[in-house]
Amino acid sequence: MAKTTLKSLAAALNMSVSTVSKALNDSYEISEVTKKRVREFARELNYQPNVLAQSLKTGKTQTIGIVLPKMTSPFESQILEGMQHAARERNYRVVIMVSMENEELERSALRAMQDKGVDGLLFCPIHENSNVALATQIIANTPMVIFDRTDYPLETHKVGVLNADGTYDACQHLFESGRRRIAVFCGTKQGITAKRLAGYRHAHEENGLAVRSEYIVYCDVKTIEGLHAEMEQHILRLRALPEPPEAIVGIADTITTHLLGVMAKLEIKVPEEIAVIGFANTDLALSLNPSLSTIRQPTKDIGEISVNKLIDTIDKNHRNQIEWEDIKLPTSIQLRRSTKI
Amino acid sequence: MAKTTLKSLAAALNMSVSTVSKALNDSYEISEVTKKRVREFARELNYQPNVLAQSLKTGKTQTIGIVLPKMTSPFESQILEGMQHAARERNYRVVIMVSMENEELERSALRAMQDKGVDGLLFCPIHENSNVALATQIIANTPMVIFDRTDYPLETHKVGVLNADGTYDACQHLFESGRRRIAVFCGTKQGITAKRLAGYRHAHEENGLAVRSEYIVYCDVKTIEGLHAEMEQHILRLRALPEPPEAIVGIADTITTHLLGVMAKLEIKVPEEIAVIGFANTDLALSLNPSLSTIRQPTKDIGEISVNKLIDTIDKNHRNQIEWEDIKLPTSIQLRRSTKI
DNA sequence: TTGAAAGCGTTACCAT
DNA sequence: ATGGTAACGCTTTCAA
Repeated sequence: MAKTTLKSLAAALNMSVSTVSKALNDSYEISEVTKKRVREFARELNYQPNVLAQSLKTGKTQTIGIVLPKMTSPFESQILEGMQHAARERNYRVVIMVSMENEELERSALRAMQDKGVDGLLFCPIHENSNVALATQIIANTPMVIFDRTDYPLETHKVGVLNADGTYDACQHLFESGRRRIAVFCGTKQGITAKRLAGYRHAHEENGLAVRSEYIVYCDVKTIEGLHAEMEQHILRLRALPEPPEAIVGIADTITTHLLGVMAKLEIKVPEEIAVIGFANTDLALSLNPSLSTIRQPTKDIGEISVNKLIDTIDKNHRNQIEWEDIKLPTSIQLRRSTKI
Repeated sequence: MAKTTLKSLAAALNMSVSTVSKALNDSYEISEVTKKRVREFARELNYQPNVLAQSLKTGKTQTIGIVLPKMTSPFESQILEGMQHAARERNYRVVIMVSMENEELERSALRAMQDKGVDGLLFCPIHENSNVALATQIIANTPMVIFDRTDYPLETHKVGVLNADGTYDACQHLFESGRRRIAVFCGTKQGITAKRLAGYRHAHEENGLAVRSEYIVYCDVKTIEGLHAEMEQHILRLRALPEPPEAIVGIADTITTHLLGVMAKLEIKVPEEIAVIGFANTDLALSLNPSLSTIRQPTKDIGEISVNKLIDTIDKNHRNQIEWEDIKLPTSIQLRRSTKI
């Protein structure tokens, strides 16, 4: 059987296409009886409006595009689930594209989204300077919300977390547990890293402690093997210092979780010899050995709020001047064995 | 400035719309000079074809829908990355919807995909009986490939792994390491679970060992807390047996990885007291303590092959009788500390 | 080699 | 209250 369209419905019902269309859209111009007849017949034939045609006509696609650097860690999965949930709730669907932390791929993803005619874009840039020109061009026509990596030079809604607070709280906890010498392991030098480091500094200041530059470590997160090797070296170096650190703060999920593995390999006792805490949203925190103290980000909220802010902007038609919000959600700290006294 | 369309291009170039369209599509009917002129002008104005209109016309969307139960573990992320990569390669984009292991949500996701007019569907059903009728109806018009949970009553391409072999290899390794009493921890009773158990049985048979029903354990994976509690109980029960197991095989990612945490909590030494191995694609295998021996699935291949089989089917227009393949990729075993002798 | 026109399935304006 | 018609942006016959 052929596909059920407005046309075929109209023919079968012996009405005009426009009447059927209006009836299905519950227009005030159509009588209740007609509406009922049409609706019943339509569902009988299992009529499904062609969304493509609708979109072509209305210029709306009911689709939100998501462009993000990766989706390999629970952090991203959780955000994406939050987004899908919220989008579904408001009758939008989502299209996801991963930039793989690659500026070229990011550009092509943004372009694709643009071409495809999404109604709005949720964008987590790979860093604060990547594809700014393109994004600026896109936002002229398409609402965008920046999430997670919010230090991006675009005037629009942004949804992230209080990064500095996360690290501050972690350090504060370590200080309270009597540890004073805290190293910090960072990934790529990005805006977010800087923010989190600021919290580290702030906590030190408040406690009248100097920040030692030799305690601030940068690692390349490209491959797991490389990361392990680098972290191992750094740890050995730190341990050889006259005043070795008593704790390490991990500044990103991958770093924090893998830190434990390296410590295990080096047979350094956590938390007895060195305590470990850091940003991490992994479900495995409880299952690691020792169980991992973490700074947890409200991923689900990040996702949901991003979506809602975006759809709000879309609905406001993107013209009326909007007060752009730079939303910073609080992180929470989960204490487990890896920082026990 | 208004949007650049074929029409506006044509007007500016003083040609007809069809000429411009053909030129851009590199039609043999158009002279090289014209083509060149059109192409150059188009890129100058940054012309982007309206994919919606194209799709409406051609009935193709260049979009693949993916419906899967969850995307919280690395296993799924890796598959999805493989799919995106392969799709991109063949000029398709992907739309992802998560069924959250919920039959109702799965139905609505499938419906949404159907309405949205995807060219094909990659489907990982939540279990072997879920939404079979709907899927059967959809596949009448839309090519589908079943991945991962391939024990699904639909005649089409399927891409999964040699589940039995994975467990078989793991048991074999344990036997070779001198361990004879092996427990197995399963999640939901599904087709896949059964397959993997078959490998467990097979290995026992081959080694002339009886399978003890008290060694086969089922856990509910709904929540992490619940899982931990259940696993803890089972482990305590097993340890109290006159002949407690010397090893445990985990039959799914979540189970295997969290097993380590429970063992740690119970202060059972792995691998000295009990060895642990199981299906798991986590990147953290190396970072767990002890590092985890795993049965790894070729997730990237699953993703890529699924996409390619699907697009092949789409291209063949779905009519010409196709030999459906039931592809089973081999798993690989990674030995680490958790099964050391 | 080029162009006119129909049509994909909708919606929305304007008549009736 | 209902229907005719144009239009969204494109592809594709068919004619010139």
